[in-house]
Amino acid sequence: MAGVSTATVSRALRGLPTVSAATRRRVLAAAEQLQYAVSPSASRLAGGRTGAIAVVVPRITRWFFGVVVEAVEDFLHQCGYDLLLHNLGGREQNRQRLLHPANLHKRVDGVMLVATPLRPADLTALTTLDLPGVTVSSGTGVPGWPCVRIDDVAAARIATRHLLDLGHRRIAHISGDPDDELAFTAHLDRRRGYQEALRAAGLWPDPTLDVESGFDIAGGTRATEELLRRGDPPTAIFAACDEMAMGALTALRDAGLRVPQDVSLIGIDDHALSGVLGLSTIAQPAAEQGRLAAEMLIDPLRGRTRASDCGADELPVILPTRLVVRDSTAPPRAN
Amino acid sequence: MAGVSTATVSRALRGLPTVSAATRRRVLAAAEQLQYAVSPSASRLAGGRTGAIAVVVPRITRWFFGVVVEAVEDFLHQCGYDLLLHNLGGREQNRQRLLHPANLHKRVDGVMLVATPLRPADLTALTTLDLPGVTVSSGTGVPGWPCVRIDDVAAARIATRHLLDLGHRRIAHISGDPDDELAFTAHLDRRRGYQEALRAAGLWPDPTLDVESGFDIAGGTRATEELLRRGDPPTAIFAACDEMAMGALTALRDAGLRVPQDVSLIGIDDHALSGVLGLSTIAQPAAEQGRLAAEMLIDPLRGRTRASDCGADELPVILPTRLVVRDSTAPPRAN
DNA sequence: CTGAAAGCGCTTACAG
DNA sequence: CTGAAAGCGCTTACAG
Repeated sequence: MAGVSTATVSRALRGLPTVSAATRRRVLAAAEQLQYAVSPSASRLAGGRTGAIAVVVPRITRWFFGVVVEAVEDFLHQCGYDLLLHNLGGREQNRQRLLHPANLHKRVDGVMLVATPLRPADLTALTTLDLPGVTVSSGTGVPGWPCVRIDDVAAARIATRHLLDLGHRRIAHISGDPDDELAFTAHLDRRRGYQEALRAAGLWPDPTLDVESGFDIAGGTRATEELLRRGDPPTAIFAACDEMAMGALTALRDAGLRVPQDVSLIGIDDHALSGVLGLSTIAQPAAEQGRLAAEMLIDPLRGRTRASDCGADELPVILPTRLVVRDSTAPPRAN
Repeated sequence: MAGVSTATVSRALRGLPTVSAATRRRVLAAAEQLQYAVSPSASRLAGGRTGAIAVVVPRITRWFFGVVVEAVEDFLHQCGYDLLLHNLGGREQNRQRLLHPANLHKRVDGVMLVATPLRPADLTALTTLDLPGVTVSSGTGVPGWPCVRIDDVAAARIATRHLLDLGHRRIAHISGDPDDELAFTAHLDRRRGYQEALRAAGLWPDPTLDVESGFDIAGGTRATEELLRRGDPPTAIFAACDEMAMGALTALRDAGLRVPQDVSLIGIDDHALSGVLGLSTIAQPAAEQGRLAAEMLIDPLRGRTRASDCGADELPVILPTRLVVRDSTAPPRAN
């Protein structure tokens, strides 16, 4: 030791204000010299906080989730929190395991659920756990948890409207996420926006132009192949996300259809590669959603009252999207 | 309680063999009924193991690292380990913080370093920490840690050879990673392979055809723009990774050059979107590298002796790569 | 501003 | 196969 009790060492190392400057200096010096590092398990046990946050994503390899996690990781580590990553990987079993109270209880100080579908049973489990949390891009909110997201219905409406404005009338939609056995809300909302835009233009959504598949590249390819198999191809396709649009690109090329001359194509995201591919899209701020959600989760934990605590803030925070027109959308060919 | 001591509960819950079946049944039933979950901090403190692994990647948003992390996460959770994610994000400061003994000591049972550059000082720090670890895709190994990787020199040689075989002679190379202030070995090895292939064909590597930039999409664009600015464009480009190749695609298109008619292009990775883009590449098994590394890290922790412990296994495990020819490479135009 | 004491909730030898 | 006891290494009221 450097002449003080362990209690004082503990206080000095954590920077509590109730330590004299001289003492703190001595403690820090001794710690430095002894290469002393506190045992996280011990301080967690004694202190009651774990200093860790669980972050749950469907698939870390998809653009949106990678960007969200990157932003969250950065903020969390800046605040001194560890990030426990959970990748659902499309397995219902993983979701179960993770959401089981034993895996969250006393293990983390908070939870971030990104686009994670929740059943009523999961909701009550989470609620009785009484753990702080936040959801991102999630339809079913958790009572008492803030939520950050975009307006998926509006984004889809704008994408579809863009195609309508160009003069398209036969507009297909590809979407769906069999990765989740449960309803994944983003794609349901996006379909709704698509249908609303069509109806607003006096069109009737045609079920044969609406194909479900995986919410990723391969899914986009499969959905588009199915679409083309149905005959009488659409003049435009609205894909529920950019990765599906990219998959569509392959299928269209293989079918000998050119984009945008034969078929226009638009997605949602503004994926890092959408520019390279010249893909028109609705850009959504992924990093900002992650960062903001992390902040809303952490701030209260650090004792900072968020303004929202003063009132009812069951309202989700909606971040803006933006139409980005590139080379994949054009007026339909005059027949 | 269900009639037994806490010691027995502990043993029953962990499935130790020294508990009678009847007792175990009673304990499990009681735990179930009480919604009892052990406190991880307490068992860590008492037991000395944390049940967590730190995984360090340069950028989770890049294809390779996302796929590696996904595979690692899956394996780790199957083994009951938590995964603490560290994303360096190109900040030297993050590397420092993470590698500081205090942030690893007693916090995790093991470390996986993916493509993380290490200075001599870092090496000694890690060695004195005496923590089990494994490196993936890393040039500078850590003494005593296994390493999983591909042969970057060979991969680059094969890519370059493919271009040479097609008849190209003016073959450029784009590479580099300013994200890392330290030498990031993969790109150095890949340059070496490129140069070796040229020399083996009797060609002299031309420095004006070798441009460094970021190891990502934007870097590929910048490097290619710089290349074209130098005049007398090459007939082929070997990009150090697919993401750089994708960036190159944009620059070439903007310059009015067609791929492969005017310029052939090949990368390394077999990125999820390389197929969509018709990009020729050298495929590397990313998930397998992650999974295998996780296994090599975890198996000894669970008391399983790996065969390699019996001998000196300072040799890295090299996984195979494979040339994938798509539409971005073709013979040069006859002038 | 600092110290003594209790306690966080487990696991681990040690007996039996 | 099971229990009593000690201890893991901190933090937290409680005094002073």
